[in-house]
Amino acid sequence: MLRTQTCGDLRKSHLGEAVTLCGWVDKYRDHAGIVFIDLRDRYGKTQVKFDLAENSDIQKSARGLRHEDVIQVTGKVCARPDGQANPKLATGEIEVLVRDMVVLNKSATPPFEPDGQTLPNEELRLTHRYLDLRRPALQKHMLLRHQLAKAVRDYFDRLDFLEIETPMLGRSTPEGARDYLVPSRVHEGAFYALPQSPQLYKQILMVAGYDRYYQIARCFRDEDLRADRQPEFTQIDVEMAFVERDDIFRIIDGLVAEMVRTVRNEELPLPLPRYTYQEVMETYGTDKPDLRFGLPIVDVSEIVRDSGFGVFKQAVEQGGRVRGLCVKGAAEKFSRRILDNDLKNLVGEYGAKGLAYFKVAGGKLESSIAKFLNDEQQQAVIAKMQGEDGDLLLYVADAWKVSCAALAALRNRLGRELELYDPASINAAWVVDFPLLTWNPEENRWDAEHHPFCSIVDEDVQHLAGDPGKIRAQSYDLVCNGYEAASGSIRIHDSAIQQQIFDLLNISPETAQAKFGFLLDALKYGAPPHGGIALGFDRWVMLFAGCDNIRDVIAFPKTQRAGDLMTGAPSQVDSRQLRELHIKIDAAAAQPGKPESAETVKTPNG
RNA sequence: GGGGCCGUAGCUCAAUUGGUUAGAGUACCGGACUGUCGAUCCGGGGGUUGCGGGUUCAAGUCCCGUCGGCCUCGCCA
Repeated sequence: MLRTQTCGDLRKSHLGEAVTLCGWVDKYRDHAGIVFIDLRDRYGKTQVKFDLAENSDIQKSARGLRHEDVIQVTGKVCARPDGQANPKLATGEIEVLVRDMVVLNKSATPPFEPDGQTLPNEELRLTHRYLDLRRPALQKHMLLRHQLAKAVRDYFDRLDFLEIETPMLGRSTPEGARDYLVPSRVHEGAFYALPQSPQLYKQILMVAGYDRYYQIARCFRDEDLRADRQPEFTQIDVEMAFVERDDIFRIIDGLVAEMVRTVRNEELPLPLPRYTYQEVMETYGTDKPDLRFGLPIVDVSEIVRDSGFGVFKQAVEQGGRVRGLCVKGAAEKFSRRILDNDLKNLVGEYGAKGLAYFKVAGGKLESSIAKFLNDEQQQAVIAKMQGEDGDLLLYVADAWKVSCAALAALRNRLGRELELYDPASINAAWVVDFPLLTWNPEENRWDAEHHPFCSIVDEDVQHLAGDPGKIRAQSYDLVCNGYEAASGSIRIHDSAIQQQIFDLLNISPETAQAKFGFLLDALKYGAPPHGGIALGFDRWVMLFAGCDNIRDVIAFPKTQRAGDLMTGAPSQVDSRQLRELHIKIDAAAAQPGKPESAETVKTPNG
């Protein structure tokens, strides 16, 4: 070892010991006769001192040290003089008086300093990710990620789950997300697909008798990115045989509690609450509500349908709804400009044609449109909204789906802006009874809401023939702080029922056989009832880290255009490689200017 | 595919109505200094204002295009 301790280890108890430390030069303070270096590694920082009186040669060379140089120092642990301790450092009571130093590696002037006061833009951070990852904040996230992964493995191990790896090179299946494809050299014109999830493999593992499976699995989806979505991401993938929905809930409740215990040292009250899809859509307008605060959506359609306000009236007449939020004590918190521009534009992004608002004052409604509601209607609205003087009432009058999306977005923004919750808190709950199918008007057919292997609620079998839209799926989401944090279902284990669902989805027996024949075959050979779930691991790390983008908890994330700014991936490849893969590039697509090799990436000092 | 924000020194930012030689802090280089810890003080170098067009007597500023980053709608079974 090149060191005896780390830069986070030394305390007063080490006084007088000879130690050797290695690390990066974090800060240097040169006083000519004495030089202080803050030496940093991932465990902490230690002040090391070069004194002219101690070793003049070393002291002189120490004056040449700069940010991010890597050095090894040997010396004695000394107490700092009275009043010179640094309470900001865990090692702040001591310093190391250096007798000997080796510059292990001189650093070029870094484009930014890992301990800088201001964070450079993300483009630069991603280009020099090795510097970004030296930042204590990101090191904390990587540690958190490791601790959570370990907690997950320990938990499942205790419960007799087996971690089983499934292939990365698989077969492309229809529906779902766009696949990342890998061309085959051996099979001309054929492609593997990287897994969107290990869904089919884990079901087959159930058939194979591995009744408790989990995997921390990498998944790939070639879809557009978001703050909480990366093209490659990590799922905690779980599947169990001989279980019902409640068994899954119990196991996953325990997992979430274990994670909270591990990283927060808190006991999460169990079981986690459960809400139906209908409930949360009515009350929060989304299937992934942020339950850290109230601010429920209230429907006043029946009250205002007969009012003199055309917008409300027509919305209801056309089969839509008039729904709104009662924002407590906020009557004076938003200027007319904010209401008529910012908030109206916000709901407009979700298709809402407008935003109506009232203030509650003197037990009545106040606003430019209050006159269209008579006294009785005003009282009914206030009562239904549970409004009081000083409250602000906001309404979207539109089709059901539009009012859901618009009010959900509005509710999230108000919750955040008005600080209606503790941003560090974790609030998880189950959402159950999703519809099995959604009608696809473009294709004129039913689409699976979850996936085509999802079983249905027993008593809804009656709707299979008549009213498929009413069928509830035995599927469930775990939502946390407004994110979809997990999603799963009880699967179909009967090939005949599976075929019925394929019929509904307009997947012919021939197509089904061609695409998922291996699964249908497997289901014929003694498939146990089974079900499972997958948790978005990156999102959970993000939630526990208290940050709002997934890139900050992934060591080497990709940009919104799915590029890696550090390596320059994706890149063009050698024509020989393409020939071997039997691939010809369309000349128009081969234009330069797309993501390129790392050589074109801007480097410091030219 | 659509909407929005952004791009000026290595970095973080400023630059009046379109107006003179594009500034500051920090980093970097040189010098001073034996108790600092965002060290301090003195001096210095550093600019294709992302890129390409256009308007104008004059463009960092206005217009068009393009590249890149972020947020978002669609998309993500």
